Amino acid sequence: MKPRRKRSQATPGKMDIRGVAALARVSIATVSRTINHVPTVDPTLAARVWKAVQELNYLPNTQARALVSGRSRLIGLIVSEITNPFFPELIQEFEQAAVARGYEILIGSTNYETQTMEVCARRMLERKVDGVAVMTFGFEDFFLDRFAAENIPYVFIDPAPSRPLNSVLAVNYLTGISEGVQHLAVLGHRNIAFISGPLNRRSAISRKEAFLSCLHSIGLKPNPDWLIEGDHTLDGGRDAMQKLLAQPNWPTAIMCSNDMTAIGVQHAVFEADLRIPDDFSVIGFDDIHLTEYTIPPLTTIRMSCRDLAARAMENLLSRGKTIAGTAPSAASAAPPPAAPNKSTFRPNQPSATITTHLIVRRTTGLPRKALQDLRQDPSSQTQPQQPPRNSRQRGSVQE
Amino acid sequence: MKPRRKRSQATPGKMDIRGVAALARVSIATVSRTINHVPTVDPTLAARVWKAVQELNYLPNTQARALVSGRSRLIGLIVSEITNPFFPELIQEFEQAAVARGYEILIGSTNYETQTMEVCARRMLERKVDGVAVMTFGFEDFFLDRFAAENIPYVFIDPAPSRPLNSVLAVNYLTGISEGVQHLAVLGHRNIAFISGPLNRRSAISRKEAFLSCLHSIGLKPNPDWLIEGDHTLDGGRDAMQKLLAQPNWPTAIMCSNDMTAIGVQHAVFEADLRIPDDFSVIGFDDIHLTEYTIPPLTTIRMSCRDLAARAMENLLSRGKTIAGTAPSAASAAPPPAAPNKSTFRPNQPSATITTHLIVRRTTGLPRKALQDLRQDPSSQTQPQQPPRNSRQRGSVQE
DNA sequence: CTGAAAGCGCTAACAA
DNA sequence: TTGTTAGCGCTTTCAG
Repeated sequence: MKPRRKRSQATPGKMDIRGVAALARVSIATVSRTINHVPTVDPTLAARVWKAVQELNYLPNTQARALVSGRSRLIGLIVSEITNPFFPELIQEFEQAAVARGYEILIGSTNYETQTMEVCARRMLERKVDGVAVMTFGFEDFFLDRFAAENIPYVFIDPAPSRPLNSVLAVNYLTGISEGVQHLAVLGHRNIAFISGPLNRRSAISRKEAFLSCLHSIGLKPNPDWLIEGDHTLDGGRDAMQKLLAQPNWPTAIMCSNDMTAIGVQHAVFEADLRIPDDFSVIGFDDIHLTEYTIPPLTTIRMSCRDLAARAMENLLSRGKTIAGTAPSAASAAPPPAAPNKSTFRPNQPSATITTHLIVRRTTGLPRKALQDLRQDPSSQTQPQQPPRNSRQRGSVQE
Repeated sequence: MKPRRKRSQATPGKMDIRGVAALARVSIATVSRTINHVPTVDPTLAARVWKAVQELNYLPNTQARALVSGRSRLIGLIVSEITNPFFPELIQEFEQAAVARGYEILIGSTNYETQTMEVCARRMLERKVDGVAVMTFGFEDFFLDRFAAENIPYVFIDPAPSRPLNSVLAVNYLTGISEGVQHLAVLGHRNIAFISGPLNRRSAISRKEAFLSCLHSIGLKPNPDWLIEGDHTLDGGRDAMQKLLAQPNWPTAIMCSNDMTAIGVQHAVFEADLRIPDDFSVIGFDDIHLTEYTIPPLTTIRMSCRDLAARAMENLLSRGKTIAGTAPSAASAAPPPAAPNKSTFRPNQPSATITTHLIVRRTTGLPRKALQDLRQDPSSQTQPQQPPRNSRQRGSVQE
């Protein structure tokens, strides 16, 4: 039976390890060792190999490597909605961290749909990712189990770990939210609403609970009518605010479960011809870059996505098959670029905690009533225009 | 020499094609044919195979498939800055299109740096992507050539094709920009500024040139001081507007090379205590979702990223090795899910043209001067409040 | 229509 | 230290 094709027919443009070996007059094993930075290679031979690599413009075939080594050098990254600017910022960090270590990231968006989650999980499994970072809430435990079953390390965000500790990225919502609530309280707000994320899953509730507990701790009790469920989107924020505006009693401040919601709120307030922060103070969550640019710039709670990404990658890689495998630095065809950067992270890191902090910008201020009081108390003098409520004339109406 | 490990040691949880074959009492070849939907498989055997697949929860190993077939089912997607919301919207479309056809996408952001472009190109090459969509301007021709050399289909955006036609996605900027300029002209604007993208590369100039040519065609000549170079970011837009504001003469309208720039402009105007559209009309470009939510909502030029993504994928896949390869639908372990969806796109599609259109929202209006004229001409009657200019009282100044 | 077997390009035992 | 060689899991001839 004749072989399908003679091995390594010197096909131009499709250089493989054999071609390099031939040109360098060494065995393919030596080539492999060289490009993998195995230290026991004779420098003379190594030099010849690198020369051949450059000359032939050789790039190792990742598929083959993955097949034999069992490690794909692919990290899965599951987010809820890539369209929410928080995630691109996160993805950017992931990309950098991954590429720096010779990995690629595989992105999957769940769009909050169980069906899509399943597809994402399957994709990750099929591509044999070396680890998965689940950066969204409400990812069904069931799918997490599948990763566990395949022995794929995963990390996910959870305020109340129900899982192996080393796979949890704990986010300390409380700090930031409590700073936010106190900030509002100090300004004089007593009527604070909260627009949550999608509440259909267990963990999406945590920011809301953090809010409730902060409220309680400063002696305020929540008005159930002011606890609105949003969905972390612009539209959701706008709709939620419209619901609030439709009620007979209005809060004076609104905390939002994320920045997109807050931007939606700003829009709704603008459409209603009301003003921020005069009529309502609003606070977001995430501190996406855009918040510096909203009108007015949004007061929000910062959660460092750089930290999040770094911690997640660190955690994943430190638990991977790396220990038994090759050096973390890929061959890539970069000659001897300083020493391979191994072991820069700790062995079996437990859960990391990401903290959150309030960033005050310009959507928070004194509540209207306080402003009026300020004006009325000092002894009731004539109030020239009694302006505040609804009195503002907009320049030119353009509809 | 003893083999490293007996083949298929019935390792639980790590099911391979052999396991399926054993359970189904057929050869691995039959399993392969079945899951690849080769039509000549005996239905009885096929049924047994699918049953085994389900029972074992078998997922074909993508790496192995890729290695032997030479096709990775990976599509590269190169963008400039994932942090610009236009791209996530684009990526979302790509992800859907890719996954639907059994592909994954590999994302690379160049951040406009040549160095990073090189890394991106290398990553794509190493992972042996089946095609690359270059959705950013200024990607060096040099790297494009490498793809060509490796016989990897690529598409990129270019208004003036300097490359094989079938790899160009032509975007018709002129339509949208001309609609924008005319819209402004009709409103009475004669002094129109343009904030471009980064001009350091050939093709980034095209939107600007489109603008210039539109200006010319309605008999206006550009003021060089009002042609500012931005960089397609929020910060860049703000800075550019500040430069404009520092000049002795102000334009009455500003067109921006993308939406982020326009949002930066809105911010700068806000900071300067001026108003849009009263003091300046502004028009963006891209029509990202966010533009509906800016304050006020941004008039912009829509370029359908859904179209862009669809066209790019279509183009890439139709040119790929698919023709000689297997059916486009992956095995994935989906039994007989209706007929495999083959040949839904045309064979060797030439360049596609994406059109652009003006979306009028609320950042464009009459220029100040026109407003004043309106008021003064009709016969100078008492003007009760002379409201427009700066007259609007802002609720409370919050600095 | 089915099964046996030859590799895809590479890594990792093992032998030398 | 270096070379030889056996597969990684799969697709695809080719012979039955």
